[in-house]
Amino acid sequence: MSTERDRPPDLDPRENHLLAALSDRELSRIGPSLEQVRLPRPTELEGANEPVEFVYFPTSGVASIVSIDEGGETVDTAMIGREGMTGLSVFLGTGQSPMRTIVQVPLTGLRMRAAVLSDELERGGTLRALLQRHTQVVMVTMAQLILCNRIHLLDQRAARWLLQVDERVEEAPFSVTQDFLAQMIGVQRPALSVAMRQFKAAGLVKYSRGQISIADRGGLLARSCGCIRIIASEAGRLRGTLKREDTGR
Amino acid sequence: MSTERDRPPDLDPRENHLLAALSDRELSRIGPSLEQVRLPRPTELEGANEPVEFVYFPTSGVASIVSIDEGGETVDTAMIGREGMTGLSVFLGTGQSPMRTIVQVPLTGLRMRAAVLSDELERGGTLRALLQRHTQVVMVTMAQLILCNRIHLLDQRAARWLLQVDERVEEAPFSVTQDFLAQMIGVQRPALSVAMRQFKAAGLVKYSRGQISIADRGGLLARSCGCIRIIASEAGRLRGTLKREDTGR
DNA sequence: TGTCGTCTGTACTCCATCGGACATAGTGGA
DNA sequence: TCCACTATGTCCGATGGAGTACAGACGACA
Repeated sequence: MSTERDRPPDLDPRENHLLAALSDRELSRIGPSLEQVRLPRPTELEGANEPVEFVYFPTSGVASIVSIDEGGETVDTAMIGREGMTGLSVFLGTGQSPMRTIVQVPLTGLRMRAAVLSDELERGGTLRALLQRHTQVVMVTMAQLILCNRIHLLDQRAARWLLQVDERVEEAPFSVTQDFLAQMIGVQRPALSVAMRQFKAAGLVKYSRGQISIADRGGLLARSCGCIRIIASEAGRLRGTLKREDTGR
Repeated sequence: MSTERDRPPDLDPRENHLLAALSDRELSRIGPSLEQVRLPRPTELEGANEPVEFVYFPTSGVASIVSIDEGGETVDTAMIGREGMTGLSVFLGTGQSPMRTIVQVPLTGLRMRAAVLSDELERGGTLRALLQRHTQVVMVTMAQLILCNRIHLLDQRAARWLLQVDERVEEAPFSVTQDFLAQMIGVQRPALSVAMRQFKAAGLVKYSRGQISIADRGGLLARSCGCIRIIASEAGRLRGTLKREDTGR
């Protein structure tokens, strides 16, 4: 909700991968429209069926697109970190969606008014191509999660989630409670607690009262489902196509 | 795989909602590139990690985007019917994805070479805006399915699936076996068989050996989860924005 | 330093679904 | 007309996870 301004605003826009892929000219054009933010969990970035006011380019931390039930149940559908941008509905021209977007792991980054993004897209620069590919990554992530939520076990999904967050945060212990995590992956907290205790006992993670850090990525990968590899490989492929096709334009 | 040409090609392109929303000029421009097809289940329209050759505009029947496990398990992630188009990765500029797209319910419609679509999109007509909105509908569908697969019960999901197919087929009994349906919604066939028998006993559906017809939409809706309403409402909203914003251009 | 609130561990019952096996019934072809 | 094949019905033990309840433990704050 509130933008904390305690610390000096000193974020490098290029820590966000989308902004980093822009040309100097494009970045300096939109630069003045970018505002630095530092947001705690669980700040709401977009409400369900409400017009998107700002799009966010994270530099560290995780935002998360959340589906909502008629009964009010929520499940995490996609993570957005420094590789991407929140507010895809703005890019898709509709400006809102029935999902919420919230801060899942305390987030730093830059934000921009939705209208400014729309204007920039009208110019048809690199950003459109970047966001097209980002849209595909998000879609692939979602598609894989549909399968994952249906047939993979709780501990596999938990391991995957931890790894995916770890890729997107700057420093070691990141801030998430088990209670919140359980909601995100759509399980009961006690069930998740058991899995986390096992991870801890196996030396894969360390945590205490909402501060988690990964101790053994390889070990977690072994316990995780293959979805993480499928998603990572697609993201990698699309990074490749961007370099080849768009840098030269 | 094979395009059946037994029956005379007499499909009206405007039975597909995307093509119907094009201006006469646009439609007549791409008309010559459209080829009529009639495909049985389970024809593969796109392979995983293979370049998309054709995009399909269904007029009746259902194509389905399917996620695949490292273990080869598959789960249905989104339906594409006469409201949409297969091959969104072409629209997103990447031309392939790690998902498969297959015919789920025997399909009639029109297809077009991926390259032709790309060219048409370069012209920047109505089609781009249409596909942007269609992309959002697919994303919302996927996001909702992530939640649905996680927390809704088998019979609710089965009811939802039947209703969503029914919206997309031309005539009453459509062709799907329980075995195939079970794979699509990611459950064991025996479990699905029980649910189907209950639906049949309650007079909600009729079926025999792969031929299913809905007898009582209201009854099925009552047994279905709310996801179907959330998705339909978003699709309806986006149809609305299209009329307002784009017809006048 | 004590207290309260939040976060985590644990135990237990119940249920949906899994995963496999087998029986039955339509259907098309020989 | 019969056979073979595919689609559907049914059963059953095993199990992951839902739900719920309660206890312990760490930190922040007074």
